Amino acid sequence: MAKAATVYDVARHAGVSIATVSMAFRRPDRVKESTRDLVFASARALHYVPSASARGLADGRTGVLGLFSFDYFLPSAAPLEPDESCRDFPLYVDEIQRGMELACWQHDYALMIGGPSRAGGTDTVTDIAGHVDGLAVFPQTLPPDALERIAGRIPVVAVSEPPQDDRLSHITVDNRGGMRAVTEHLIRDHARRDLLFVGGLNPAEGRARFAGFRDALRAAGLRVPRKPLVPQTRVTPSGRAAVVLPDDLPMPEAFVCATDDVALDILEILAARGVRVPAEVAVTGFDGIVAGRVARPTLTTVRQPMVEMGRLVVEVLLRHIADPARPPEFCELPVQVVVRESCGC
Amino acid sequence: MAKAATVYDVARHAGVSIATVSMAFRRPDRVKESTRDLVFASARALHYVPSASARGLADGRTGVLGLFSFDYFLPSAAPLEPDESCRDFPLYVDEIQRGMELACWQHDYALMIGGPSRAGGTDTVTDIAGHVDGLAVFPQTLPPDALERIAGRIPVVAVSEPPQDDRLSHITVDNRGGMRAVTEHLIRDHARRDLLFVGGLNPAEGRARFAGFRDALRAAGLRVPRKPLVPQTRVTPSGRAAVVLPDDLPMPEAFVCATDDVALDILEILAARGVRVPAEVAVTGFDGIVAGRVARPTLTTVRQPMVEMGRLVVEVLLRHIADPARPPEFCELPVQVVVRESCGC
DNA sequence: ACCTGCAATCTAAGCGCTTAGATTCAGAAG
DNA sequence: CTTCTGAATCTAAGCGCTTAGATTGCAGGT
Repeated sequence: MAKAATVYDVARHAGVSIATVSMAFRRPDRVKESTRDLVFASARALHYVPSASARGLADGRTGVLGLFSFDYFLPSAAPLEPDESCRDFPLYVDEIQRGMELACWQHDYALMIGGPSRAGGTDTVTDIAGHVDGLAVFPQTLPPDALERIAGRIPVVAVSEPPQDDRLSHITVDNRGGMRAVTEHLIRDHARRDLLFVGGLNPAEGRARFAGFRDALRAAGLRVPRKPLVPQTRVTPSGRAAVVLPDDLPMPEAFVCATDDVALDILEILAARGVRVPAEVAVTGFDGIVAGRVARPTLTTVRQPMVEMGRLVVEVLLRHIADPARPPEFCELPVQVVVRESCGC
Repeated sequence: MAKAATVYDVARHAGVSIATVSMAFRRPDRVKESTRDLVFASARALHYVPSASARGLADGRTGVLGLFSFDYFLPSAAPLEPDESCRDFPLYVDEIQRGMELACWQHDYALMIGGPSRAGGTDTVTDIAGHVDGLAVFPQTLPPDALERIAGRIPVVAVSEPPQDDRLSHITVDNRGGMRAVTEHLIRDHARRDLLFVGGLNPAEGRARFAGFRDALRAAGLRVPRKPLVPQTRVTPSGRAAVVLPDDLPMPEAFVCATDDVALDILEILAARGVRVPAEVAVTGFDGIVAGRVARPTLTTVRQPMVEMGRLVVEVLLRHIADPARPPEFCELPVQVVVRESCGC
């Protein structure tokens, strides 16, 4: 690998100044055609690849958007591989990421993704932030002051519920309405009355979903619980935190779960205990991750428009890059109940 | 968004030189503890986020690896969303990407992904190449001279079969052996004798798989076809190219497909024609993509260790970054037959 | 009191680009 | 002829870091 060619090399080879080389690439219209061809030919001959670092430094933008993804696995996790169940791979974040990819390409941006370094080295978020023109984050996992700091330099949008921190833009979905809708489906179309909500109230998504659950019960004139069942967790061999259910838990008519992840864990537990779903008990989730389509029975859930969310994240970022003075935005997208097998349909 | 703070600002605020600021971050051990704390405090106070461009320029590395992903969709494609079948999202590339992500994080690198710009603007690969210390590509989609050029500046590994272009490292799988194995399963365990191989010979993967198919037939003493059935394609509304089968195609006992994608298309066609799988005809794929687990019947296939491949890609890149003189590597990973419903099991 | 050695810090020279503004030059206008 | 104009190109000043090598100051040795 010979020393990489620079503008200087190309300029010398083409017999022009470095300014002309740069111009030939960035504003081809400002350079006479014959000169331009000459420059391109030299560039090709020298295997010239412009340094994005130099460019970024010189003109203050990088043409890259960032996504700080979180890590669902414990550092010690086994090298996951043959995962028939899709519990490990295309997760919520991955689908959002997909949306961001599509939108980035459309706008001629690249996407940079980082996650908490396993090596435990330096401050990864800041590192990424230094590389990009705008950053998307899933905030639960980040010290708020880091976000604060970064938001002072580039636009940041958080994919999460309520904007406690108002310097950031937020993208979220109608958690409350969605949960109310599935719950009503269970009550109305499957005549379930003894419903158990499973899942924590944290992060804020959980609280909103529980509220939706209660809305539905209240509207149906059923007894409205004060609290959800917040399950214990254990760590699976693949490093995921999986829900466990008390052995003596009285069976409800339906488990209404705060997330698909919880629902799928419960499906597994029930299968292990020989409880038939949906015959004996219904189960519903929230999110619409791929694993819900692979599970048996397939999981009835509330689908977030994840690709769309990713796309929106990018658009919001680009707007703020174009006009840094723009106030933070807050978007709530609609969700959709997806009826599959686990509810009894 | 106030003007972003730089080393100079931090240095002034802390009453030290910029060298000390830089040192405090990069080689904390070389700076007295009290000074370091002072610097960190100032950095925090000023919302300092170091510019990765400046850093990259100064020390010639960026701490980022790149993946040039291809775009499976036509530019005009509808904004894909509610995709119950997983035919659009977690694709082959996405799983490899996942492996790269994990490995990158483990090594304190970030991952940058780019794809052909929809805007049709500048040369995206080169753009990405300029940003990263090493690049992974799926070559079919790239002009070889672009690769050549980039490989002259940074290490490049191609996720693909045979190294015609020996300046690049290659990662691939045992395409021939894997295809032979499923084919033998069909012959041995399901007594199928009239097998039809569907899929093109291009890229090289296809050729190797067809060869494996023929190996199996030959070994079983069956008639060995000279050519595969190379199907026509049509474009789905979501922008994918889908296989079509001639109306008058005589039904074989099994469709042995070069890829899961082809197999899933065929599954769909057969369902539409009322042909029962696997009762009337068996179908197998190759790759092990998620959609194969979601399809009904579930698809018997040959699984590539995609996450592992992604991981390996990263490791090869890092080796070449550490020692640019290292000759290109060529790795072939084993595959695994995954028996599901579509073969008759 | 002076020198040595070492740790802590600083000075200054890039890294490879972009771009404002200066320069050059050919042709048009006077 | 001279002057003016605008296109094409060039000169040079950064952009915000890293780092080799110079400088400083202080503890210890003589």
